[in-house]
Amino acid sequence: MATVLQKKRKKQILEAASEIFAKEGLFGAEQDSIAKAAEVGKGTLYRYFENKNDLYINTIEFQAEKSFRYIDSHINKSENLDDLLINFIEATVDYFLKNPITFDIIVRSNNTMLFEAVGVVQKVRDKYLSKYYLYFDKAIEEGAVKTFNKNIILTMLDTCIVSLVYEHKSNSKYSVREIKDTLISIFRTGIKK
Amino acid sequence: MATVLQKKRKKQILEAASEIFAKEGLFGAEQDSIAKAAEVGKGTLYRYFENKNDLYINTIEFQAEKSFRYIDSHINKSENLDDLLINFIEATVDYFLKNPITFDIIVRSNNTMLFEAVGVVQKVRDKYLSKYYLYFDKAIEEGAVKTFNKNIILTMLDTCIVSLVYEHKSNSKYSVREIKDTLISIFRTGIKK
Amino acid sequence: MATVLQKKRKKQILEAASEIFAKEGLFGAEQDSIAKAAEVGKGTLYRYFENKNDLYINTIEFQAEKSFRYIDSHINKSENLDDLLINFIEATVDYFLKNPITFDIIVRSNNTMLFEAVGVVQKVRDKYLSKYYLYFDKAIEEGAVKTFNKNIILTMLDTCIVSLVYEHKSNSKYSVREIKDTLISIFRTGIKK
Amino acid sequence: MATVLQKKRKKQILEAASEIFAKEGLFGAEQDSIAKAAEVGKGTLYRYFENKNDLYINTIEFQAEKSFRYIDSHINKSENLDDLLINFIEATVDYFLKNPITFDIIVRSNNTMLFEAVGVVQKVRDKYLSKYYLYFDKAIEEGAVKTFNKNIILTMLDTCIVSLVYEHKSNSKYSVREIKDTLISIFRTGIKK
DNA sequence: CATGAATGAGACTTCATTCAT
DNA sequence: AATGAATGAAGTCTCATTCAT
Repeated sequence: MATVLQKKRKKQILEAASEIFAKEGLFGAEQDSIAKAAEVGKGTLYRYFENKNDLYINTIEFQAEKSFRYIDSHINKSENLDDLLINFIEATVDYFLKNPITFDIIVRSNNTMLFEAVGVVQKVRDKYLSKYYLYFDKAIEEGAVKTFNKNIILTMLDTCIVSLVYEHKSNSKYSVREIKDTLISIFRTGIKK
Repeated sequence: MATVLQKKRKKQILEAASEIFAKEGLFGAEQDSIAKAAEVGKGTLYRYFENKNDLYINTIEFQAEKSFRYIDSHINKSENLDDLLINFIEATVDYFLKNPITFDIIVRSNNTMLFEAVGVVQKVRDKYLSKYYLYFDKAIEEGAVKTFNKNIILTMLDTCIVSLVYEHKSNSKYSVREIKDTLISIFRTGIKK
Repeated sequence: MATVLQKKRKKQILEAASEIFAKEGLFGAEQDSIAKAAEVGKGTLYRYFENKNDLYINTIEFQAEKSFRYIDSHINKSENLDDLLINFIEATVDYFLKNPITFDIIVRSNNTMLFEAVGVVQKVRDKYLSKYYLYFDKAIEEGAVKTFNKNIILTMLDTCIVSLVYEHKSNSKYSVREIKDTLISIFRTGIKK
Repeated sequence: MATVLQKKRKKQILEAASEIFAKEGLFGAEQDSIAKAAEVGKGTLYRYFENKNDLYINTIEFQAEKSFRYIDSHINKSENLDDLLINFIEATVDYFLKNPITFDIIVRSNNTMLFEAVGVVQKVRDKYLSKYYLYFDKAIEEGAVKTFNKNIILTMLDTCIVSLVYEHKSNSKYSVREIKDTLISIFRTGIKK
């Protein structure tokens, strides 16, 4: 029970919702506008999603899916942790810059105190990227890197990418190249020369 | 135009607003609840702050002031960049853990996408911490560290601290010590051994 | 965009609003009460009318339409200015007495000092009665009456009718017959015998 | 118990209230603005007048007193009804034009559904002008004019003057001379040549 | 007696959700 | 199944009045 038409309509709604939520945030977005943008009746929104929150969560998931699918396809040739780090930073920054809507949705997803909103991104990330977590374990085993909790490193990496891209977009004080290079350099060898 | 009594009452309101905003966020918080919590009439809120947004911005500023004043007092004995980095991380993490309300306000301010909200924290940070920015310049001059844009580093540092404290609080997967050590280690020498 | 049902509901609202505005005036009337009286949700008011002011203006227009339609149908057999004058006074006074709500709305509209409110009655009056203005011109041409600015005369007539009906209603010092006769007599030949 | 200072202050308030009520009406005027304009504290308003309504009524009375005092002094030389009529129209129109605040207060006094507001003007009028009502009786006795209810004529006269001055002020379609002449002519001999 | 800060009822309006068509 | 008109709870803000200083 999910005809082709229904799937199409669901995507239609998520696409429209992405745009509105990205621009207005969870609270600013109106169901009215989303329905209009999706070219469906307001009631239809409620047939596909329980309520506004549910639509919001699904929108985040929808965008996260798209971005991690892209990132996955760009890092899967990485040969070691070093390589992976560089490819991940490059791919993520690039994707965010090419897909401002995805980016805004991700940035805003932290805003709301909806715990599900935070969780859903992590869930999708794990779905697509957990296979790469092994690179870490291997590098630690091999003694190439310090013995870190890899989740901490990943959180740091994520958060740094997002906030630097945000700063780059709001006030173009730093170039994309500068951001990427700094990220790579810090995470590899820190500030020390 | 700001008698002692008025100052006291303003603080009273900001204290109450902090708690409510921290718990509910800008949109979830109701002026009614804030008034009740502050033990003043709803109209009084509007005598002291133009509207809800204005109260929100002032609440953020109020909390930022408190936190940077603390941090300043704990890092001002730092002798060099290395020292400063360690002291800053220690002081900031400690303050956030001891002051969950401040922390929640700051976290939310980062994500509200309210331009004033972001700006106000930066303004206060600069007010208290800009004197330390020299440590960076000196260390670069002396060749002790790589030639980085210090603003990028600071943004990374800030954002990492906030998100790790956040993770620590939501699911106690990492100890405080672990967080601090990882932060210090990564920023000093990266993941490489 | 105005189905039969919608037209009906709009009339329903205007009918209820007339009653409330007549009794309470623009400022005294509450949207809540109007909604309740119209047996619609408060939100529905805002679907049909932009805001309270807009509803007020439309209520005045609605009542003006009704009254001038009636008056028009009672004066259209008039053969000359004299006849018209008598018929107009008779019809207008009668209508106001039979429709106290219309009357109160019109009285208030004159005094609201809301420019739109005054304008709307004049607009409707012109729509229904402008064809009779010719009677004036003809009578002047024929030398039957003095050379007056007919707008001044009409303003005087209007205003006298309204205030005499008002006085009649607040303190029944004068009978309806007395009012009508005096109006007719004064406007035809003045106080002089 | 009404010292000179208190009388002065009361007048001060009424003067300021006149201006504000004339501009904003009963509902638009704020006690705050009136207090500021009167250069007294808001609380003082309540020492001199029970509440806003009471202040409003007193303001109307204050202005009515001034205007009828003026009119009285300009019509008291009238030798007969004809003379009185002309002098009254001339004086009233002139006073209204020279005192826009009084005029606006009087116009607005009908707006509110405060019955006291209407009554107070009539009370003051009677106080100053009732002595002239005899002119009417005499003229009727002498057979110079028709047998009318003089109150009806006075109401008509009042209301016509006010609305024509209003029209003159809002859109200068008719000159003052034209208004006065038409009023005099209609009330004396009607529209008939 | 004067002040103006504080109060809080109550006004308008919005918008997520429901439901008749 | 889809629509969008209707709903009404809930939100922000205003302002007449009170009252401590």
